[in-house]
Amino acid sequence: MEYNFEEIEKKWQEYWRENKIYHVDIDHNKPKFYVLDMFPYPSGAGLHVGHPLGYIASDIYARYKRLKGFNVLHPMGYDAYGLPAEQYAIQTGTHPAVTTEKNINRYREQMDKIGFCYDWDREVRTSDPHYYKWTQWTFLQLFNSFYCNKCKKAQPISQLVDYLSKQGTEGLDVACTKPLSFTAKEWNAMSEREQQETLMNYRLAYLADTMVNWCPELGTVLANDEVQDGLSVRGGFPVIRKSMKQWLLRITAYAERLLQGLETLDWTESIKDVQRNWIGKSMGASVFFKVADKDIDFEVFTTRADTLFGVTFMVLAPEHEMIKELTTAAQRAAVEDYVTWAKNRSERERMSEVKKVSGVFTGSYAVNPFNGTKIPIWVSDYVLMGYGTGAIMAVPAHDSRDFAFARHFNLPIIQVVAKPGEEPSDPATWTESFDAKEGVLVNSEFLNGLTVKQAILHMIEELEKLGIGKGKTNYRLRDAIFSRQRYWGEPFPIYYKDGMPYAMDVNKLPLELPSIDAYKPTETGEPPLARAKNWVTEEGYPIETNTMPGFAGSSGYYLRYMDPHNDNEYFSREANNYWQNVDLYIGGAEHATGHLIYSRFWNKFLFDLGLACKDEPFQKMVNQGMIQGRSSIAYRVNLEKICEYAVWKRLKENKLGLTFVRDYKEGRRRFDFFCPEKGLIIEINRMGNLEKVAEPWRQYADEHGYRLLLVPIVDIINDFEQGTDYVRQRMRDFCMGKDVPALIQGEEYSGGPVFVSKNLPDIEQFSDPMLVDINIVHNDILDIHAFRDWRDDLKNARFICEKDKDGNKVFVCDWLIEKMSKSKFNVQNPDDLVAKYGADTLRLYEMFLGPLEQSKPWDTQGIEGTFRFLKKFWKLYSEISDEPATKEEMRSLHKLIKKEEEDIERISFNTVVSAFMICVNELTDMKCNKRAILEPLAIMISPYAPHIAEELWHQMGHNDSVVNQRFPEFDASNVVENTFLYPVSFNGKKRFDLELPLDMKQDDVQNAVVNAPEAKKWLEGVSIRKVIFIPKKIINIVVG
RNA sequence: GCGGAUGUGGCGUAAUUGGUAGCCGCGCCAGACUUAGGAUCUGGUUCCGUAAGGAGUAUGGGUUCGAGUCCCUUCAUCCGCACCA
Repeated sequence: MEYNFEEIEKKWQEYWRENKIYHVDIDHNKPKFYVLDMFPYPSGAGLHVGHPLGYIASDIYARYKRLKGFNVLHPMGYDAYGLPAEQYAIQTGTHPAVTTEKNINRYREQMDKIGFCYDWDREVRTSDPHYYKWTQWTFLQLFNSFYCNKCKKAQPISQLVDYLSKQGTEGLDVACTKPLSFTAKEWNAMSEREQQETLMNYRLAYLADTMVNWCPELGTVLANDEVQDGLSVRGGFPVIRKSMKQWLLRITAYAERLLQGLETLDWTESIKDVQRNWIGKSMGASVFFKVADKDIDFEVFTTRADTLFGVTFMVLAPEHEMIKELTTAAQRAAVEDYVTWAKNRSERERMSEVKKVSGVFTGSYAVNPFNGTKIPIWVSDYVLMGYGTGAIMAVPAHDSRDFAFARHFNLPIIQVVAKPGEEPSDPATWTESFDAKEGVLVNSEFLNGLTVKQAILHMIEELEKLGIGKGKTNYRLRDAIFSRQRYWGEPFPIYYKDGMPYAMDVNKLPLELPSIDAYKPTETGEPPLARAKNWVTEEGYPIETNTMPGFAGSSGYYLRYMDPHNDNEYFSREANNYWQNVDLYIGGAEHATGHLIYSRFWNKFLFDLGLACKDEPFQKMVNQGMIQGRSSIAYRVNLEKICEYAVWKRLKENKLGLTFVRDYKEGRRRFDFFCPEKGLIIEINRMGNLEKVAEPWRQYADEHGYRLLLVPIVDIINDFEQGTDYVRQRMRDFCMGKDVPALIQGEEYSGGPVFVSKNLPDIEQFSDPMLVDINIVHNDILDIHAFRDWRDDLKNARFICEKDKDGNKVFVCDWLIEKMSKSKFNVQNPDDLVAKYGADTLRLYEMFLGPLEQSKPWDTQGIEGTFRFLKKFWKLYSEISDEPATKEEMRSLHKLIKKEEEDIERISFNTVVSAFMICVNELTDMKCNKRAILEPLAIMISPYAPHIAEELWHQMGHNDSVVNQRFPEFDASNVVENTFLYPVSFNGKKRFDLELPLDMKQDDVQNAVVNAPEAKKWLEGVSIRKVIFIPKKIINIVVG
């Protein structure tokens, strides 16, 4: 019987669906295992072969764990809110829900064909009111919470209100936007509005004026991770900085926990590093400097308190609020000019001009608290308002940016750290700063002689003693902007009373997204929701018109999967206690600073509320690599270039007995080819052009006594294609002085574009690469007919072919590894491959390609190999025998059991596929058809190729699903051997193999080796110095 | 600039703790069967050499009986971050 994958796959996909084979429920008799794929956004383009890579890996893992006796939660759903559907809505008026639904159906169809074991009963969509009810609910909890730094967790805001009314801010240690100070009396005297405003300083979801990334083209603000190089990640539109009232999440309150939590996670170091970097913890000191002759001071943050004696100037960010106060009358105009200029620069300009030094002196001086030195205070945009205090103490000797600034404005430089064991030198001679993290302090009074580390600690002590500074930790992480001026997102359950936001009642949730007439901002620039009719509460208060960002819905989705249909709570305690958190999370590394940080934050908050039982959502994570495309390239001939080149090749080799010069210039004229000796001009061009110039050129030639030959490119091309010699003959005659007409009128070249095969010599000189659809290229050979049909302009394409080994004319394409994308015509669609080879082949091949985490190109040919393997595998099962298996057969099987177990556990799927191939090759060679081998083998391959496994399982007489079987037990006794084929090396170089019993003693081994006939040659004339014998590994004889 | 990762045949890769470098597959070569092959099967395939043999895991060095693997150097490619004080 043939391996009919089409029929088999359809049959079993239906069987699994009808029998709900992949449905899971809480089962306290089994250990749980939670395998999750990163939430996909269903884009209109559908899946290409890169997308299912991670899904196949997680599917294999889930199926394997199930065979191992785990109760496996393996759900899938959709991150259904997103910009593309909304952009499309703006352009076409189609409701984004319609577009999204369509895309989801397409995704689902594609996924179903691959045979995943998702429990689709648990599907969630972020745009479903039953789902976003809980997104809104969580937002309200955030709104009604603050973060207590002492107990290191979120607490209800009512607790804070209580505290403030009793003690004011006295002794308060909570996360806030800026430290406030008031008494209980003052608090109690505040109006409700004032109190609400004050609470915004503490809420975990709060409304504030902030500098945001405003994207005018998209009409919305973007989060930091949605902006790259000053452009929006989606769409690539310019982004500017703008101050707006926005909702924010106080993720910074969790900075330390987000950082510490990384230590407990089984993630790659590189992702952890990206997150550490993003959180950007730095420990240093805040120091207050007095301003000379004024009764004010200002605060700087530094990680290098030890270098305080090396401070020669101060720098404030252009946005710093004390600039006005500090600017002297004489400097006012200059400072104002500079600040205006700096503020108006776009993010992009700033980023591209990082190296340019600019700044202005305020006219004021700070005072060094230890030696009274007056230090000039400058303003420069190399200091950022958003980090630390927006002011720095500059130590040019030991900071490269300060150094550049000091050199540019001729400010003094004082060395305060010397390299260990070296004397200080004159900084005037330096070409760069010495950014010393290690060294010994000099020129620093009481710090002299201390190491950098000691000096930092000592200085902080001194600062604290004087009450002008203290040790401080700073984070780079910013609060997450949570408002989007968009339609397609979760509405905020917030209404406004007296312009102050209030939380809606929880039992009003979900607050459903209203329908509107158009999806763009209003004429007055308000968000699209402002178009909604009656967008007010029952009491008539206006409802918030912003919507939530993409990461709102995707931050807690893994929890909802545990109990997806619960309308009374986010998820039940029972479900959460059973499923806990994700054991294996598979997805791309590109979410490192977005989703993966937001959802950790979201989870920690829910943990604080007592909802989530685990502090971290994703225990182990694997980031799959990208599948790159392999683009095909046809070289398109530049007609004039190639014809000139072809002629030049003949001329320069002097084959016509004359010396020609290429591109010869005479006065204002330029000849393609010129022979000064005989005054011959050869010009090559299109017929039309030649006709135009023929007359004046003829005159010119006559005047100078030259002879002229005008060669139309059409003639040369005809020679190429038809293998004729017309042009060559004409040139020869011309050179030999025969009477050749300068121009023979003829047809203009009217053929289509000309392409030239890859391996023809020198094609880089006269052709330009053009990307070709990979579907019309097989094994780098272009299908010429399909190519001509591909596009209208190629209908008349001509080809200069090369010959293959059999002498057939073929057109060979070049190739290039790059991103898989529609525009590069290199997209492999999984549907096509499933149709051609079946899902099992696709699954195996995607895994076989290489390590999951590595990026690798998609080789369109390679899939044949796994297809052949499955056919070979299928053949093993043609007649099943109940005879007992032989020792060799058992060995082969158990080798595979061990390999598969070990390799799946370490996420090495490619090597397992390879092990399957080895085993099947061995069994085929042994002509094995034993049930005792083939039954366990079918179970073992089922995670990888579930359809063929299920079919063969049933063919062997079973009525239950292969999915519900147990993975075979490895029995080491099947693989023990009593002899070993030792590689015998002399001086570390392997010379021959020798089979020896495993229990042989070293002396006997040595004897056996020395007496082996092959050894003789290597022992002649030398003596044995040493024998290295490692049982079951190697024998190495050291001779000399 | 800082941080991370990766460099092995024509290509994707393998070599779990230092122990036979190149498993498995693609491609290629030869053969078989075929009216035919982008079908199937068999054999071969790191490079140089007829062979014996030699060289060989980006580069140069080191440790070791033995290094793709450990240490140092340099180079290349990719990714992330970037006036972060």
